[in-house]
Amino acid sequence: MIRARENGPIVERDDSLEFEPLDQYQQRRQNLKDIEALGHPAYPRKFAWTHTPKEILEKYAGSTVEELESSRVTVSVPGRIVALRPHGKAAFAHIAGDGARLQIYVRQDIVGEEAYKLFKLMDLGDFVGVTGHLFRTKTNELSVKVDKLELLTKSLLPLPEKWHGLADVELRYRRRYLDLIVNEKAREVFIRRAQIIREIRHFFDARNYSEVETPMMHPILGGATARPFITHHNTLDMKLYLRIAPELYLKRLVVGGLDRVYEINRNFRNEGIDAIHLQEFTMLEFYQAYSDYRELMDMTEELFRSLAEKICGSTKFKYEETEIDFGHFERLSMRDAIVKFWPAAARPAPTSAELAAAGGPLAIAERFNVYARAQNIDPILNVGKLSAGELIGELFEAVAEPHLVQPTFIYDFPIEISPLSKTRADDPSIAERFELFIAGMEVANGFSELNDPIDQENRFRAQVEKGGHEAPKEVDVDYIRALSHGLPPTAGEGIGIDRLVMLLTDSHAIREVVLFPLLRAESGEPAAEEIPAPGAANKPNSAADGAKK
RNA sequence: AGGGGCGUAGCUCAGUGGUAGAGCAGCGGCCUUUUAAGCCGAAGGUCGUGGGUUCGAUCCCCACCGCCCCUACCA
Repeated sequence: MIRARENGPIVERDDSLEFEPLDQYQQRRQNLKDIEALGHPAYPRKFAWTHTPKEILEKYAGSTVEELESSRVTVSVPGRIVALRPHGKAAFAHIAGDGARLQIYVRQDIVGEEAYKLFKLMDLGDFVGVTGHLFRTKTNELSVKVDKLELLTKSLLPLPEKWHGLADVELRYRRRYLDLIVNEKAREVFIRRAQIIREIRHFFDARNYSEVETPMMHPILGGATARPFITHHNTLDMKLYLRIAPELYLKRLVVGGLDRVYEINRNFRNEGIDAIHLQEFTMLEFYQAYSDYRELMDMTEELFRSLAEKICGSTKFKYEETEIDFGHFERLSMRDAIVKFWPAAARPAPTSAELAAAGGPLAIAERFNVYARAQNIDPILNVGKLSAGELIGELFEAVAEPHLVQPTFIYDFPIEISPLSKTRADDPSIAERFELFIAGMEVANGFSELNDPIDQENRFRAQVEKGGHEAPKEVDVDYIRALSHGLPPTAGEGIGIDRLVMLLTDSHAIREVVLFPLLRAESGEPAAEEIPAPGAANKPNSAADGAKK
């Protein structure tokens, strides 16, 4: 590639990309040329800085006008120009860096005519490095009086409108980089997301867990019920599934003697997309030998409480106008939850004993459906075809789940909907499993792992026989083999990181906490397979996105 | 997938069956303590795309594309 810029004029190519707004893009290209003509590189290599804007604002927040005058503080600070208020031969600007905005004051009589000429060729969005001393303006704003100023990177495209910012949701996701520059809230969400994941790692590392990475492309589907993405490996000529869960691999590791493992990584499910579902999502899964589901509930409570304290500064925080409190976690068995939240208008309310009795769940589901139809609520479909356990699951979702705003563990699930969990010693119809609900969302799912290989094989076979596009197509024989070698009593849990981040950042859509959520290709944008291979004469296609035709 | 909404200047938005408007950004001019700086001036548009109705469509109708919301499956 030709890199002639440093030694001479820009190499002009008539097929290079241009972007909307074209007039502003061309204007900035011209400014760039003029800057280079003045002898300033537009893309220099580094800048020796002493502070970030944020550091200055924090460190000198308390310094008074007099203090800054009597003992001069000289700083060199880099940042992106995000506001510009020129006044002829002087100008105020704000530069952004490290999440803060610092005002700078540039005067021709201080920086000199030459530098001021350069400054006037700078545009909103350019990166600059300034050296000067701190002072306070008439309005007492801590600012840098610039002695020296250099361009650190020329920006060829303008920033979004300064007052409204970037409000279009689609554009915010497609051009997340602009969203991050302009919208404080977006930046904060992702900084917090990083903190949350860091704290989770600390939490588990401190408990002697090992972080592991297991395959994301699986030859056999397993570990959850969900429709997969399917792909193909050319060299091995092999059908592969993007993983829907890491579970079966992680438990193999416990068989292998890694008694405490966790993995934070993506799962992929080829299903619906809405405010709390995406085709790829980040899951924390962890497994602990010689433990059971009750211990995990305690541990989850501890984890969530410490996260809220560290991230939000308190166990209480606001989510969608309600205060969520991680100081207390309710625990209800699934049957008790149905009893507790049974709608008053659907009397008589069932009892726990009735739910446990033969034929009970069916009778109760039918009672619910009478009520639901009268109230014009969605009834439970196909009640006749569902097992008692499935009916209990359906009843729970219909009756109780929407009410679970404060953190609530629902435990003791029907065995039929928990194919990987151990049953209770005193009741083989119930699995030692729980889910944690907060703000109506399921955020965690844990259980005492089924480690009886014969039982597990039977349950796998039953699933395969039952069929359906979400059911596994074949028994994972190697997993049964691993269990046959012996999985110690183990408890395992998955926590949806995206949803947890939603809660702790008061974000009401999962896409708000994912950096580049998938959107449909813009019309006119080349589909993936149409993009020419590198090396081919590849004048880039007319990216619809505003690029020149 | 079904129902509803939206799509107008680079951005945020008005608007009308008779060929289009504001603020901000950009351009030219004035301006050395401003902070949505100010003042003056000029420019900027295939009104999402394609059909149809009409003398005439950005507006009415149909289809398509994209985004958002709700409902159904899923964590």
